[in-house]
Amino acid sequence: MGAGDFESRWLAPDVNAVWTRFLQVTHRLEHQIDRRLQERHGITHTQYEILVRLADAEDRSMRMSDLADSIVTAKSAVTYQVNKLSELGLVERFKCDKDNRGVWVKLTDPGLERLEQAAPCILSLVRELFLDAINCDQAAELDKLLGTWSDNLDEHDRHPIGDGPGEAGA
Amino acid sequence: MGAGDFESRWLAPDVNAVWTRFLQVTHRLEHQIDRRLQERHGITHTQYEILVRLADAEDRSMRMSDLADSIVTAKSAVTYQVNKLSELGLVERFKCDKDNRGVWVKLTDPGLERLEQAAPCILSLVRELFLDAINCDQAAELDKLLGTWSDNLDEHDRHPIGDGPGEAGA
DNA sequence: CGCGGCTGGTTCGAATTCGAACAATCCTAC
DNA sequence: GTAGGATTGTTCGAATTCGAACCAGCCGCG
Repeated sequence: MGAGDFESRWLAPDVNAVWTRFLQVTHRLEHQIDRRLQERHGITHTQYEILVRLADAEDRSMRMSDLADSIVTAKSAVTYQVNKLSELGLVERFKCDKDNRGVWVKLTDPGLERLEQAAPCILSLVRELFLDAINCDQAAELDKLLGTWSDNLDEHDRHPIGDGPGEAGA
Repeated sequence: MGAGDFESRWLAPDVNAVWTRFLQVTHRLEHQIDRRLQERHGITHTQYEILVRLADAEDRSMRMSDLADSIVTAKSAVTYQVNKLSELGLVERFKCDKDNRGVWVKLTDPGLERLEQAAPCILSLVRELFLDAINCDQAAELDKLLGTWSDNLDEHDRHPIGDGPGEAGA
């Protein structure tokens, strides 16, 4: 087997290193945020994200599906978390809509308060760990990269099946 | 409240967008990989990662702790997954060591085979979604960024407590 | 030697996630 | 209008993760 064969089946060492490091860094970031959020504010990162998205949204409310898309989890997970947040009084559910099957979730005043209480803590962490590392040029570059990745993922979602070599190598 | 106040408590809109997009992209990537790995090869991403790290390691074996560090999960999760992989015959556990409490995990031949079977499929996905988006300059830039993030996280781990404004804003 | 502190792994229970199955509603085409 | 197909949310069970508690073996210091 030649080198070309190797690289078609595996990744070139340096590229591989980038990918591995990417996975590690993202996981570590998640863990740090999660841990701090739990310890200091008693909420999950997912819950926090839900509060953030709601606070940013028009009328402080969103539909379940949009919420699920926005935080990138299964719908069932959103149902679960919204129930919890609702029990805590941080969000409210509304059926009010032209679409009778839709459910709106709205951030309550206590919810916003809770968010404003937690946000500085975790934003400072995000700054410290993530944002301070990048200057303006890099930010632009990263933004461009994220855009391309995002487009790739969109594209991939549009072709649900059978791309790539599949079970190649068997 | 002035604008400065706003930015000290929240993030500037564009920076905030970068961070949000980062979270979304990483989650979506994870999901795609996970799903494809499950559908086509019946293993989790974590399991796959374990196999990869073992294959890369000296003598195709690693200690539990190092494995946990490498894939960035709790030790208990590694125990759980290694048990499963061991039941499948893809890895083996060895007590052999000067350190009697240590456990070595070794990739078996079937394990390697299984990995070589799954790898092309998911590497092509990684290429398609992640790597093809970046040219050489960007790769270098990304690598630098990852390095800085990684260092930040290391640094942060070294100072376990009380950094950042904590419950500021109360 | 022998006592504390540390490290490596496992076990346990709780929390969260996912996907598949389901029920209700909307929409489009005929 | 009405049947068929897509979309919205929920419920359920299974899998996975985490952290805390725990045991065992290592190490340094008296």
